[in-house]
Amino acid sequence: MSHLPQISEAEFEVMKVLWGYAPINTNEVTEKLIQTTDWNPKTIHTLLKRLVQKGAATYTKESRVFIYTPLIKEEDYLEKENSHFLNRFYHGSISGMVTNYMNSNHISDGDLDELKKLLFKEHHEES
Amino acid sequence: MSHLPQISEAEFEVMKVLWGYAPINTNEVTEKLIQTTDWNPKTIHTLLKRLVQKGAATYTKESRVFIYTPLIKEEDYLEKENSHFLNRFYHGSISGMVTNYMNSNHISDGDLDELKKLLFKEHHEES
DNA sequence: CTCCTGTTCTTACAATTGTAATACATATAT
DNA sequence: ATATATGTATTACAATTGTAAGAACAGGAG
Repeated sequence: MSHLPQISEAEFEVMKVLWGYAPINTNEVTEKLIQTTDWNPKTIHTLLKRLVQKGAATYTKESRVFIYTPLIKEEDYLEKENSHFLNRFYHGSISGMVTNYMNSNHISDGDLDELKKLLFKEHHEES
Repeated sequence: MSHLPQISEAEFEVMKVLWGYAPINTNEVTEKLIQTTDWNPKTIHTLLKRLVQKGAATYTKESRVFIYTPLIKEEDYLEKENSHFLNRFYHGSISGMVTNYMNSNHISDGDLDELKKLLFKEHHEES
């Protein structure tokens, strides 16, 4: 928990597959990723290896095949990235971010409804 | 507008100073930044130069001194970073991000109020 | 006119990242 | 036993980034 490893953008795509499907072997990871990226399988292998080096994932050997499992939790990592993003761009303020988003982007009705539901729920829980 | 340059994390700190105080000369930029960072002035000079190379800023010469001005708009850049962040971590969904934030982080009362105000305003404008 | 000092310009260098290619090892088929 | 195929390990290499040091140049002091 204390210090999550630094995961690059490409590596994070690999982590998403691990989070979604672990335990999962090299070939399965590769299959998943070539559907959504244009990466060479060799590239994916490199990324897997780097994730293991960084302590973000581990594997067990099933005879000659490696089976991967993530070592860090998706929600922990997302929390870290959230904080980092908000600190960098909005002094850590989520409302600052949403304000900016609503001003500059066209927020969809779906998102708007979703947000309202969230806030109402929170409101009721708090009162 | 079409393709904003890629700005690194350190470079972005420099851009914030330019956005806040331009036109501003090298020494003034340096002064601002050494208050908030532990960067060597030489480092700041390098960052300024890289920002000019990337087309994110420009300068005029006032005799021997350079006076910098940003070439890209802060809101454009923030919009780009917002999209990038939301796409990477939340399939582009702002409500997904806020949901996650509210679940994993302790959202402050201030932020909560702020968000509610935002949504009510939007709601009224839309109806 | 010359030297000093402050500015800018050039160069440096390691870590990380994207993106693989090539080499090596081993299980399986023959 | 050996060749083949298929996995893994090693190596590569340029771009970007963080982080400066050192060289060069120009304006003001004397």
